[in-house]
Amino acid sequence: MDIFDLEDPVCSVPSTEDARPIRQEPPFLADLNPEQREAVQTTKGPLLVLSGAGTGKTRVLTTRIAYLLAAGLAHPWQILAVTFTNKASREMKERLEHMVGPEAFSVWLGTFHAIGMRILKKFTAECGLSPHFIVLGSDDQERLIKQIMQDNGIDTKKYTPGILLDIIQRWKDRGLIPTAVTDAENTNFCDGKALGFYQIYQNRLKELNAVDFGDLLLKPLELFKAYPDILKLYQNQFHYILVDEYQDTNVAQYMLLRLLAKGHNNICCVGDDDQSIYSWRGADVDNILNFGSVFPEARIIRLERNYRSTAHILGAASALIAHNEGRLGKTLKVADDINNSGDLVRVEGFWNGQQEAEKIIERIEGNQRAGTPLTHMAILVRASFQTRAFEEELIRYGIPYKIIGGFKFYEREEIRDAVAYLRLVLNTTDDLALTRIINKPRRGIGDGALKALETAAREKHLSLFDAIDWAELRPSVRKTITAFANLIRDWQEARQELEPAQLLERILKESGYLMMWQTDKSADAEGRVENLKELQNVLSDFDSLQEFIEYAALVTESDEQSTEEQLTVMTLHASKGLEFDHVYLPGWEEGLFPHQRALDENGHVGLEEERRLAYVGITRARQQVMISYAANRRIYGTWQNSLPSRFIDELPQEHIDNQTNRRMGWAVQQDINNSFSWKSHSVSPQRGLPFNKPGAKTSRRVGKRVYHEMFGYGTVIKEEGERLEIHFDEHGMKKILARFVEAVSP
DNA sequence: GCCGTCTGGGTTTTT
DNA sequence: CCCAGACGGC
Repeated sequence: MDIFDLEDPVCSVPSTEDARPIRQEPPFLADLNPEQREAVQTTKGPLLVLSGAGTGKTRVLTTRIAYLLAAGLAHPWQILAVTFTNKASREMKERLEHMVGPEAFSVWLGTFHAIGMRILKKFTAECGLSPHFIVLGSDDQERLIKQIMQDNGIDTKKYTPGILLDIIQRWKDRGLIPTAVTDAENTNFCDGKALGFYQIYQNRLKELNAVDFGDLLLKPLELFKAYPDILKLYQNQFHYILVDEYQDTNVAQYMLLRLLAKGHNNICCVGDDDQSIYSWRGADVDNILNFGSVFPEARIIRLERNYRSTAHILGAASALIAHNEGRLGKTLKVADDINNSGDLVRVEGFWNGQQEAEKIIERIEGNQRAGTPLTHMAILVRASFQTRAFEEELIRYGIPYKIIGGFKFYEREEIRDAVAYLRLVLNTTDDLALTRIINKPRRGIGDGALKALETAAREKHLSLFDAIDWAELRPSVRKTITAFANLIRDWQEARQELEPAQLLERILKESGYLMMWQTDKSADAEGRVENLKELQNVLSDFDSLQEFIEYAALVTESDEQSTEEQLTVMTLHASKGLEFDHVYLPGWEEGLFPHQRALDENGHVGLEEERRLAYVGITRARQQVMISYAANRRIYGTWQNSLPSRFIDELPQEHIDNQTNRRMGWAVQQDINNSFSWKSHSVSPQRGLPFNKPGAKTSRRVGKRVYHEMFGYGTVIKEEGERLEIHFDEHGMKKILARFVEAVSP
């Protein structure tokens, strides 16, 4: 939030003043290793710092900024430093403040989106917006898309709004406004209507005086295209540009950076191609892979000294990632001061997911008793459904835990609703806010009434709120709606004299919204009331409502950093950038990890991203890693059996300790390919059903009668790649790998 | 307009 | 299995 209240040097400071000579070497350089130091002191021209896991990338970035300031190479506001998460930018700001003092706050340091917002706010009119435009959250976006689809007679069950939203966002990620999308790039989604809907969506945003996250980057891009003189201002201002997590940038971000860097050409990007795990969100690894060709004069510095993990952990991780092609290549080395190669990476197979969870929690409890705090251990899963089994065990053992990766604070229903009330009070033309809460709590204003409002609004070109007076409404409905409108007006008046937090309190009370949850009997209602209280706390830090609304739109995480002693369970994706003494990596099975969908949809490229995810997981650990897999897993009610992940085969023997218990009925054996297979289950390939060729449209296996060693006879109902859904005569529906069953005559 | 029943679909999710 | 969203009866 703080970057918004700063005085904005663009247009006001003719920053031609430059470089005071450096006096003496600042003390903070002494702590760096030679490569880090080089990365900090190579200030001229484009620089790519390939920074492996645990090699001190954040330290390099912050020190570099401090160095630029201390050396007198730039004023704070001439430095632009971009990160991906609010957390990263907050941390960087704190560390920088620690090093250089309050000057830190004048550096342009923030997320891409916050920086985009800052530019947008400065040139609102040029971007085709009115002041106080809204930033849509993802739920707003989806509702809007859905509405557009329905208005155009699309069956939103057949074509889900989510997919269309995704398509549009991928276009935005690539810096494409609707007119820039060529027909060839249009998808066949909805008979090729996606592009048209994109245009309509943008029009609707404009009517609503709103932007979405993608627009926070797209609009500045368009602004710079249309107004070269404005671009010039920024180009002149930013003497130095620094980018964190460069492997995760999308094309729009790349284009923005490229434009801004044209002024002084001092751009320093820090990243690790091996940790690129967000391609499905539009991140483009090519940005980092092509850095050298885009900036031919670029220097590339590799940071390979790892200060985090033991030699075995690094050995296992490095060997695994070496299976990927198309890397820039870098080998992590144990930093000099760690001599001990540590424990081997433990690999263990279990009979089922429940046993896996039980054994892991047992170990964690043992570690805890031996003195490792829970906060230094983590369970990292591929898919969020996996957290469930662990949650049950953790409750059973009475171990405090937190699960990360659920809904973010500001994305929770009750928070979005409360914010919608505030938005509407701030600005009654915010139709999306109005439709969200007009019948929440239930006021008897349903679809019919809303339709009438919409009709009137469209005719008179008014907002829904202002259309109330014109809409054709039944008297009883008119009464309730008018009462609602009067409430809003009351709060608008109250806003003049109340602090934002007090205003929210009043709104929640008088609207009946708080009461709605207080009287709700469902299990999570209590938590929602708590969250609403927490929101009031957050709000008390703000002086103006406007400021808060902007903050809430860009910051999706809650700031609650509990220092409580608890175990973290989270997805691999969420773990990037973190580190723990002990890391548990369950669920390393074909189909789950690598995930079947990643393979089906993106083939080899998808597999490599999965492998990078595995690499991220292993490299989170300082001292111990345990990788596990289960032969059977209950997924959505049906039992599925699976093979150990190919990633396990890719781990080098000298770094792993396979603890799979051979005394259990299903002992593991090595087969010719040096891969594991389940002895009691394995069916020789020639007995298995034939595989469909990839891309084959129709299944040759659906409807066939099959035999399975455990479940007996059954019929194939559905085919998903290698996995068959089979209805067994005596055991019901199961999902089974094709190789475990044999075809029989009906 | 509300509320119950049914159906389908369920990777990952920095802003 | 478990949740969200659609649909139909009151």
